[in-house]
Amino acid sequence: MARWEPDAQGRMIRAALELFDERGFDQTTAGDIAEKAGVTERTFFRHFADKREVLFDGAHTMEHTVHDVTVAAPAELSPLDAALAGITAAGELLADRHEFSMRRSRIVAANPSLQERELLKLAAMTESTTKALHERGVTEPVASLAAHSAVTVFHVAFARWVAEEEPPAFADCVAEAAAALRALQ
Amino acid sequence: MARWEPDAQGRMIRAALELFDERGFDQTTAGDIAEKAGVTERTFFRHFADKREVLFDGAHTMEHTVHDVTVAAPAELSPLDAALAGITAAGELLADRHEFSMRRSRIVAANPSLQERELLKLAAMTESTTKALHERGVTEPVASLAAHSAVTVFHVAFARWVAEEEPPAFADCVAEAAAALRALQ
DNA sequence: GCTAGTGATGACAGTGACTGACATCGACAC
DNA sequence: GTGTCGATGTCAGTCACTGTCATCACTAGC
Repeated sequence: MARWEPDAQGRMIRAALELFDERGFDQTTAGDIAEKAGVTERTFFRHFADKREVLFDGAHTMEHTVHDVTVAAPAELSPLDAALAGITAAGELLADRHEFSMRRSRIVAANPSLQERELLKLAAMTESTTKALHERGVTEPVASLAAHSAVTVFHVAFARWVAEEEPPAFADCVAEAAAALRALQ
Repeated sequence: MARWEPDAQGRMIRAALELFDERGFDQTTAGDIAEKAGVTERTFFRHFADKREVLFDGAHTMEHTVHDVTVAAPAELSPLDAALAGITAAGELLADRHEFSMRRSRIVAANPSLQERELLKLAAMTESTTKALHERGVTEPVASLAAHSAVTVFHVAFARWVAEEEPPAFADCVAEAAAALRALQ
């Protein structure tokens, strides 16, 4: 699979994280990352569609998880509860990467173009949640609204989870945000 | 104010819309737009921070409107209702530009990087709504959740409004989406 | 052990988005 | 008329990203 050294992709991700942390995203070129990872710039762009994407490696897995867990949630759950089950499961994929998530969040928070990409990933989660709800037989506009609401809860819960030095259980952050959402009138 | 021909910015916006419509966003260079508008590429980038921004000219005004109307909403309104008043007012800024909004939406829908930018503008609306709710004395996490929910309603309502050849009243689209949101359990 | 096939990588040239620096123009104040 | 100022033009440069083709390491089949 790999050519000389194994795990080129992992090396590039780690190199990028360090460089972005040190100098910032804009002050780091794709060539810098590649060099630090021991590959060429061209190889970097074979692994990542663009420079930002190197920070969003797990997004695809999370989308799948959200979808599958939402579809498989107990039939008696409301659309919103099914979707919340999905986003909770997705969040727990990060459980053992709290340190990494904090660093990553700090980098993203410092750069608008990275925030943009993060929003796109959240939108993709919304999409896949909506699709899952459709598969549960939920119709529009309830499916979209429940999906948006669940991802909103994810967004708020994640921000809380990542802000604490000692990570609380992700599910607790979700429960808290979800309760506040339901209390809205 | 303007140099030779007046309204350089307006000319660039119109030129961009036409070119994006004809050939697509990726097949149009900043130089193409500038040339069609009778200016240089450098001037284009003095007016717009990047190529995408030419499609998001009114966003700043909408942010301000959301904020101001939310702050000024009757004190007895719930956080969510105050926020909904804000996003309704923002949506009505588009009332007389339905044709333009439809074209623009079609262009955005065809290009992921434009969708990304649109999400950033929606996030900015969420921010300014949250800020407005804070000024109303609403605390976290209710402020964020109400703001997110209101912008979700905006998102869904706008999609509906822009999809119809004969534009319904924007406020009606909002009311419909808001009712569905509240019905969620 | 040799060889052909395959997938990842390197090398290199090219396009286009964006930026900085400086010259220039046009309107307006005086 | 002259000076000031903001908007524009000009030009060179960096960097993100892409297409193309050669090359390398590993594997399967012999």
